[in-house]
Formats: sequence, C-alpha cells, structure tokens
Amino acid sequence: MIEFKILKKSEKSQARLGVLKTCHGEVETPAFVPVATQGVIKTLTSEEVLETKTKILICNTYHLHLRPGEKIIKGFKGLHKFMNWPKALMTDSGGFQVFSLGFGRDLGISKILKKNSEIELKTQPNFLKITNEGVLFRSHLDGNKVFIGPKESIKIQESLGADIIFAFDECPPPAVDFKYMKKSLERTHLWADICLKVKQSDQALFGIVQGGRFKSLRTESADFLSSRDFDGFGIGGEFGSDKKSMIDMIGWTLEKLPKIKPRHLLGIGQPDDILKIIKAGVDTFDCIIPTHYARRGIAFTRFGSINIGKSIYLNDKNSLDSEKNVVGFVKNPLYQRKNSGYFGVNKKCSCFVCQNYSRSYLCHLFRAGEITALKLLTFHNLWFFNSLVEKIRDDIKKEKI
RNA sequence: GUGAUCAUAGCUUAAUGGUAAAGCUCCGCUCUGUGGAAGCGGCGAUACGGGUUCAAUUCCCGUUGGUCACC
Repeated sequence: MIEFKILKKSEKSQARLGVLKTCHGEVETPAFVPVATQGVIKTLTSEEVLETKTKILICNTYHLHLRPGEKIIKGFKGLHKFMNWPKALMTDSGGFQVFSLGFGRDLGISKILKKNSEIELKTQPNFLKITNEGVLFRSHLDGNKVFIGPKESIKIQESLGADIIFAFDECPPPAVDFKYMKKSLERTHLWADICLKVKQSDQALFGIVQGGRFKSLRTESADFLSSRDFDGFGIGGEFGSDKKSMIDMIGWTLEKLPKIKPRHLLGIGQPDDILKIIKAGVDTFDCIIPTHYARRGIAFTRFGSINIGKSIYLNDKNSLDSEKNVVGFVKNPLYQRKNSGYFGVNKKCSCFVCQNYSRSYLCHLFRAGEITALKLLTFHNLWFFNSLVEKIRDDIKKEKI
C-alpha cells in the first residue's frame, strides 16, 4: 500500500515535488534510492544508512532468491525486520539480471552503449535461456539452473515483503534491432499482465517500460502499461549512446505515463544526470554510483569527483568536499567552478566524514586496503547524493527549476 | 681465509651471442536496476671495470655485494 501525492508541479520543467507514503515512512520526492542488492548497503549498517538521510532502499530479487533464499527472509516477516531497516523498501524484479548476467557478461557491455562500439548480437546469451514462460538462469554462484518468470518473481517479492515491487521484465542488450526489441517488448507486456494477475499482497506493484531506443516502442510500452492497474512505473532498458539521447528517451516515456502516479528510473544517476532526469519528470531513481564508486576510492564533491587513492591526497589536510585538487569530471561543465559547485550547492558538506577526517587520512586508509576507507567514502557519497537531491527539491519548491 | 654460487624494472622472476618479457607496486583511464570485481594504457632494468666478437645482458678475467659450505 502506497499513496503518492504531488505537492507541486514546476512551471519551468516537468519536475514535480511529491511525497510517497508507505507503511514504512514517507519519502519526499524526487528521491534518490540507494542500491542494497543483497539486503545491505555494502560496508554500512542499516543504522548508519539512516544517518545518510536515506529514506528508501532497493534490494534485488534474483540475488536474495539465490542467497539466502526468500524462505529465510519470510521467517523474519520480510526484509525490513531481517535487515533491521525501518524505512521504505523496493525490490527489483530480477529482470535486469537477464541482461547483466547474460548479454552483459557475454559481451562486456553496459546499458549505455559507447559510441563507435560494434557488437555482434546473438539471439540468446550463453548463460541463460529466455522464453515466454520466463528465464532459465545459471546461478552465478554455483552454476545451478534457476528458473524465474513473472509468477516466480512476484511470489519471491511477496515473501521479501518490500513496500514497492517491480514487474518482471526483459531488458534486452543495447543496439538490438527493432524486430527483436518488438518481440521482447511483447514478452515484457505479457509478463506485466501476469504479474498483476498473480499478485496477492497489498504491496505496490510498478510496471516497467521498455522499448529501447525506439520511440514508437517506448510510446507503445508506456501506453500499454498506463492502461493497466499499476501503482507506479519503472523505466528500464537501454538509453542510447549518450546523455542527450537518454534524456530524450526518458521524455518520450514520461509524456505517456499517467501524471498522478510515481515514476522510477531504474539504474540511472551519475551526478550530472540527476538534475536532468528530475527535470524530465522522474520521481525516484536508483543507482549504484555512490556506493560502488566509493569502494573504488572515488568520492563526489561539489566541485567534481576525486580518487582518494591518488598520492597527491596523502598530503592533503582538507576534507573530501574541498575545491582543491579536484581532477575528475572536468569534462562536465556542471562541475566547473563558475557554477560555484554542483547546481548552486554552495554549502560545504556537513557529513561526519567531512567534519572529522582529512583527505590525507582517508587516502592512507584506502591505500592501506583498510575497509574503513570504503565505509567512510560510502557514507560521504550517500550523504552527498541525498543532499544534492534535497537541494533540487528545495529549488523546485522555490520555482528555480 | 678457502671454495661454490648468484647479481636483469621499486619488488619477485623470465629470456637470448643479434629489438630484454611478465606478475605485483607505482602513474593515468573505463565503469549507471552492484563482485571490495574486471579491463585498457603508461613509467621503469641487464651491479661496476676490462677482454673476446661484426655484435656481449649472455662467453672470459677482475672488482664490489649477497647466499651457502668448509677451516
């Protein structure tokens, strides 16, 4: 059971200010949704995640089904109790793993295709078999065969007990031709109806729009799903070869979706994407960037990203969020100084990492392979992303965006 | 002291009488519904002094240093 209220609609863009009410608290939208694939934000406890201003997390059906299995979690009456997370939760359906553990692994590609890359597409990836019934996986853990279709996915997600669950979709690799994409889309729509039909819980169910880079298919998909009784919508799949085409594709889709229902963008959220996708009308979005990059030593600041492992930071007594020695993301004009930091964020980061620890110390910890480095960077990055979105909400309220 | 043996990149090891190779480290880069993963690129070496040879890191002699054995 969720309730979504739109508090304000921007005059300047498609951005909306809203509140998503769940049985586990309210989420002010637009909101960032950190990714807790295995029921944890890697390196942090649930208590620590609460301190990052996070109000909602997304976990993964496929991963939790394989380990520890939904029966264990159901024994705790769901994920909230199991992971001691009192706030809202989403679970991703597992459909994306058709891509990321199949085509993605076969071809070594991501869903935003780089320009000039040529990929030879196969009809079926090596590690799984897709039929109208569902997907036969090979577990990435032990190679065992696992079958998940729409019925299975919903059943697992009901056991997991998140507030918001997603329909099982097929996420085809980038650059597939129109014919395959159309066929795949029909399958995703078939599965969407099955998900609606088999769901017995009162969890909110979001349908997922696919259609790849084809406008007619994106539109068709949005129209189809809009005609069904979903509580909200996810936008998935490939997003073209550059940032502009990504925003265009999101635009085609959102235009067709019912305005009163929440829209979640799946898996997108580089810092320089955030303002754009919110202006396009996205209410929530998840992304691994702040947490995954933290574990590679990358910290986000108002002025750009830094790689804390670099030797120049060994002698840097500033906090992470300092203007000095920022070398990453210079290609992105939004990071340049004349804008006084990200989208007008002019206050120094107030997270406890920035208040208490120097870049020098963090650099030492990271180079020494100490796990505390990963933990502190993860905390900072989540705080940074949440603060950024908080600032954007404020700007919508003040009619700046 | 005598004998043996070794000396190649910051580290650990290849190879060859004819362009000195790799792993780790180090320096860059990639990463969007998550492997603390992976990949790409870069810097960087024949201990020192002679000799033989068209050509020596390689063969010979010496020096220095390390290791082992013996007195």
